[in-house]
Amino acid sequence: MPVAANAGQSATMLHADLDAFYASVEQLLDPALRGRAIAVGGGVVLAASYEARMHGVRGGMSGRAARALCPELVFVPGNFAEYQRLGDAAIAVLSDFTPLVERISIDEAFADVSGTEALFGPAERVAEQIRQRVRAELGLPISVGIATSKHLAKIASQVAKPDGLVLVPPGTELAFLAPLPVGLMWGVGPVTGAELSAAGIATIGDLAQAEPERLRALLGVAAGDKLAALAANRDPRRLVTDRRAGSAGAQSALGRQPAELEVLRPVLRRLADRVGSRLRHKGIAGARVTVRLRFGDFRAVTRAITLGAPVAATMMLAEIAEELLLGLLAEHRAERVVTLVGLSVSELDRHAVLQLELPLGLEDEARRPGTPGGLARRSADGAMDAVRARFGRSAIGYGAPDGRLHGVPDGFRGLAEKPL
DNA sequence: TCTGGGGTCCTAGGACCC
DNA sequence: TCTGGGGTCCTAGGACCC
Repeated sequence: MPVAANAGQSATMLHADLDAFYASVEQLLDPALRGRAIAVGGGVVLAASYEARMHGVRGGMSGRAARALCPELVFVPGNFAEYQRLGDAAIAVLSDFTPLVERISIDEAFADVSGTEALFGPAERVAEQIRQRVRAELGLPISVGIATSKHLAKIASQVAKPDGLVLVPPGTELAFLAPLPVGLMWGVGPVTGAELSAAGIATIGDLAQAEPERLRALLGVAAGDKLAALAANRDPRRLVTDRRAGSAGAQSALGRQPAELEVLRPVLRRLADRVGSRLRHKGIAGARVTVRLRFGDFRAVTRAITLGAPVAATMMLAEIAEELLLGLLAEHRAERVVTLVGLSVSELDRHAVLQLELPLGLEDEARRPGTPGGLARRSADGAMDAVRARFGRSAIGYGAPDGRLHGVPDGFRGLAEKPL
């Protein structure tokens, strides 16, 4: 539910961001790692400490590339349950000051402290208390930005890093923004940054000076207008306290595999199993199924279908996904190598499963007599869900256990999931 | 920098309708 | 037989976020 932000006069929007979160947790757990260049992960760097970043090591980089940049880099496998626990605990500290908290990810949240001054003092005092408590109670550094809008608060927290606090006093916003590079803005990534740079626009001040028509021509109407507004310190975004995901998906990087159904089918099964069990756990089903393939040249293609009724059963998802995959393979016959398969379900219906799953299964069984469908399938899902509830997610599954050479630990997947 | 995983939002084109 | 203009839905692709 959208909540009105501050009225605009005082700076009461906070953005709090744990510094190099996974790496900081590792250095907290193992004092021998403190002050050293460390990377969480192995084949791919999931997170890097500041000491590693000074050598150019970044998240998403291959382990080999990271080691080349920083030979003394220490790799640690990752304590994912601890990341979840400590991330939750840090957000809980924010919630002690205001119920108006919007969590963005495991390690980052906005908080609106308008109206809490009588209890906790001005926003800057609240931010200091948050930083002090997270440091004292959890042992972690956290940076906080304070401003009159989400956009400004987020930029302020980035400027504050590492382990700092930056307040942008009301009335000084444009002067604060002007010298900063456009890449700090929400919505400016590598592509937009390069386009702006080629047009001679390097700082947010340059952006604020640019003609709106020019930005529209450069970036398109929506993106042009959005950036012009943000550069002029007009941020329309409000705090949203109960954000729910609009889709649920899973994907798997494969290294390089032949573009053949027999190779990809077991992967698709596991993805359908992951997504289906997540949906069923929340009593949700989805009417749109999307399959994504990435080829040897890293070009990605998708194919999707909108169904007449929402689905959540693993085998239903797997079969629909297989049809979509076959279509993609047929359309791209020339491609010999697949590097990633993804499956996503959207058009979610939060009340559909119990009513619709059964009739849908029966219909499916009627259509293809003799196949294990309908009731049999639903009870198979139910049995697997029950086993997992008691013994954990990996206790049972479809296909062979993944002797995965590529891709990330399952624990990491869970951290990135948004609440359904 | 040869590139993991889970998401959101915007654009463009075609189908279809009035 | 040939034709306008606009709205809406669906799908595919891509940029971006953490």
